[in-house]
Amino acid sequence: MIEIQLVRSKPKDVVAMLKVKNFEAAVIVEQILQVDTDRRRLQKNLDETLAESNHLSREIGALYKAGKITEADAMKERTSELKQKSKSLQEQLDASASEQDRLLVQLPNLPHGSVPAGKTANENEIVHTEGDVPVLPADALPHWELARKYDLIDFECGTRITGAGFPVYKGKGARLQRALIGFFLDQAVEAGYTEYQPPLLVNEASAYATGQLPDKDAQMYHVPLDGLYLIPTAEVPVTNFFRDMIIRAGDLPLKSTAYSACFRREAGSYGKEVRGLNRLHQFDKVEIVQITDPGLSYFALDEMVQHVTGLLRKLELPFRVARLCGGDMSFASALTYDMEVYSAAQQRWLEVSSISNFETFQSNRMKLRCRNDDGKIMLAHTLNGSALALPRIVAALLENNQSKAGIKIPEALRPYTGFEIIA
RNA sequence: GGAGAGAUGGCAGAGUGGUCGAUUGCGGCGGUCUUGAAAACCGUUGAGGGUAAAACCUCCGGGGGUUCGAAUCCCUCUCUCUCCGCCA
Repeated sequence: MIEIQLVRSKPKDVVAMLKVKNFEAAVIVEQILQVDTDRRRLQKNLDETLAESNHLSREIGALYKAGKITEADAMKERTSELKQKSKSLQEQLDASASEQDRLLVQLPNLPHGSVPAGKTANENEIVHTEGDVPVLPADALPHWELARKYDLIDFECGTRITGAGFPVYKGKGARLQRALIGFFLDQAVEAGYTEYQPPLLVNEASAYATGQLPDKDAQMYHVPLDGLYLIPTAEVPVTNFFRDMIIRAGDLPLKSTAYSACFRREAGSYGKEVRGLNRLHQFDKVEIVQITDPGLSYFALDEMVQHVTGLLRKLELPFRVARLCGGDMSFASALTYDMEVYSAAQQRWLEVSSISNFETFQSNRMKLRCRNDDGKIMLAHTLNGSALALPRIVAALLENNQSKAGIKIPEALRPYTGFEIIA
């Protein structure tokens, strides 16, 4: 949620910056300004009413003590008037405040100055490309066929017991999952992240704080009986660890990592985009999250990009880094880098990680603040990224490393898999 | 799932209807002393709204009620603890 102070002080800038995200904000901003003025007027009015009431109550108390009962009773009339008045004002104020909130949450986060204009992924800016794209023989197979050939993943079994998009990993396929999770977690811990194992279900307040609610509820699995949501990413529980906290600047940055299964309904997906491991309802991911001082978040973003770049390098996968254009960015992000791995058999780039700086957008909802050395309190910045999501990494490993002899496991992963080749 | 107890500032812990936004201790910060540190002593130290700054208002788990007035009384929800039951 954008800070109201910003909308109030620089409404024109807000509208202009949101244009980069192709969001037409003029009308909403105008409404917000109106409601904000209204709200403050009501607040002032209510405060004055309550102030008078408080004064009178004290006087009445003093009169009772002095035994002047008739005088005290006479004053009660005025206080009951004030009570009526403040009740009505309170109702109006509540309505006004929630209206302001309702409008404010509709505004996406402002994009960082470096975000390129654009509507679709085609306009993303490729900032780095690395590694050689392997040349595969004509009979190279896509990963879903390799998975069948080597008996690594049983898609049909998953479909039977749950539904499409819930694969069953088997044998060396299952072991490869476990190896990747262990490798990613170890790398993150080595880079200074604290490892967590979070709940896989969260309550409504948590989903709201990180921005999944109210606008993306159709993307989450919901357990209405208990009012819980299955997490679409570990970002949700992990960022919420710090909800409602004031953190000493000296303790920042807080670097957290967690492995979790992720659950996404992916309503509206179809076709070859969802073939095999390309898009699943349940998948595994290691997430990294940072809470930083507001002045240092872009430094942290670079550091996170470097971390993920290092992972891909160790896995010997050809990749590129894209700075997302305004139209391709998420609602909550101020700047996002996507990491894409080239899948040789599918001959296309697969997004394997998305690393974003949310600045104060999440922390404002969460009341996640920090106190600097002068004792001043301000909203912290939050960032997160995948490091990494497994399915497309597995897809790329299988496809890019296939040969007549089988599928070669990259050096860095062998201590985790215990085997060098899948044959 | 059943029975009972509880929820107060970063932490501990007073306060059971009237200047209580809250005694006190610890912790934090500043100072005195010291070559430096510790100890000791002195001072300071919750958050939000509002204002040019103040005044002022709100918050003692959440919501509602009683009262001129509630952290304090009543209702309700959530959570924690103890005992019983069940259990990976």
